[in-house]
Amino acid sequence: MSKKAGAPRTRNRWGEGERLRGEILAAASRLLSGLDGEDGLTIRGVARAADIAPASIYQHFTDRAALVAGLTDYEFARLHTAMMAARDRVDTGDAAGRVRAMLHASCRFAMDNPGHYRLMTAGGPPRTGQTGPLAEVIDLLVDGFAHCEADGIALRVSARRAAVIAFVGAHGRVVLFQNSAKHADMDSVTSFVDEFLSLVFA
Amino acid sequence: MSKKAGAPRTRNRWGEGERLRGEILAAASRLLSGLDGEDGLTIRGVARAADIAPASIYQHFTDRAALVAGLTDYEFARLHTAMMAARDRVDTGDAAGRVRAMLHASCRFAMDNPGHYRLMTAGGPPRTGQTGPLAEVIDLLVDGFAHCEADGIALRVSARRAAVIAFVGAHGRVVLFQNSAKHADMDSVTSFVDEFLSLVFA
DNA sequence: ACAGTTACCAAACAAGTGTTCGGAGACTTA
DNA sequence: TAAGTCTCCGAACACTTGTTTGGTAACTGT
Repeated sequence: MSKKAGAPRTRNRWGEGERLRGEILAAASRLLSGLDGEDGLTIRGVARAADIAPASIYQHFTDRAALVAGLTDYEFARLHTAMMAARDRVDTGDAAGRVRAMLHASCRFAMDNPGHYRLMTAGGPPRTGQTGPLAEVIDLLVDGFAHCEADGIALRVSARRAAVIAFVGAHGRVVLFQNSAKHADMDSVTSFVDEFLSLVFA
Repeated sequence: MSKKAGAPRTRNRWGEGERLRGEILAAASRLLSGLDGEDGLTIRGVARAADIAPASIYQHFTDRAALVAGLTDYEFARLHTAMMAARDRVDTGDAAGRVRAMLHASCRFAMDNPGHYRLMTAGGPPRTGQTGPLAEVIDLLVDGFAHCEADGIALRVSARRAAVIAFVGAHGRVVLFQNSAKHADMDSVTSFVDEFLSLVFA
């Protein structure tokens, strides 16, 4: 943990420059899990967590803002893969079940990583438009609902609308009511999501 | 604006100690509207906005945390009154319209005050439980939906469930998709809310 | 062996932070 | 008039922050 003690840190070799970038993001992500929240997300804090010098970060990120932006993408990628993984664990024939699995996975992610989630939704105008990482996540749900319709499951609104409603509802629930207990409330969230889905399906 | 120039600030008189507290909160609220977001919410920044000395804040708030907590309550009170005002502008006979008005008002509040809204939802465990300012806002909607049921308007879920779903959905929409344009997108948000409500009503 | 490139870091800089302390001015009471 | 109280402020303390500069060690190609 300490920089003075510990092993003399295997320095990155020639041509491995990109490696530290990943380590920095991982360390920042780890840091965001701490109790400090996003306040602890400082250059020096990240450097401390990654066990490197603060100056080293500037070789991979021009700014603190660039670091935060990079971390946001990093977290959205994590969410994206978590949702796809959950979807792929459900049989292809069960289109509704696949959507359900994706929503549950996204809720689990939000509950397990409240700090990360706040960071993701904090992104300014340029990141939350029609394109961007959030849109990719939504598109995942749109595809899911579209498959439902293709399989003859009627929706009360369009697939895109349903995707936005479901995602927004599921995560609004998590963000607004992030109580003390984290895993204990997971059941109430999933049941909330299920009730939500029952409203969307005809 | 400046402390050096400007009028020599009418100092609070004897016995008017509580007045400055309100001025501080108002200044902090104003500050939160700026582009800095919640980062600009510093003791010194608030003092500058209120045109007082930083030290003066400590007579009304023990901590920076206490200031933030006080501001959170202040903003929730603003949201609460805005929703009630919107509701009371609709005829008592139109129960569904009154709910709709409250939701629209809350969305407008969230869109007009994204910074404030982030602060409100950032509150830790002790503030977002079964009681607290958020619960009071939700209860407002529960009452609204309950009146709908009393007036023979069927719901597809319980009044409490409907309130949480509607509030969470409306605000999730705002928080997740707070694009560049603020007022321009108000129409799309209200239509989203309306579609949302059509799902809740049987 | 030599220069060249890459990857990292120690140290410092200027700026801003929360907070405390000893007053100073305005008012009330006597 | 003099003491007492309330309300506010100037100045300082001890920190932390983002960022830059000038290196040094490891490795490459020649």
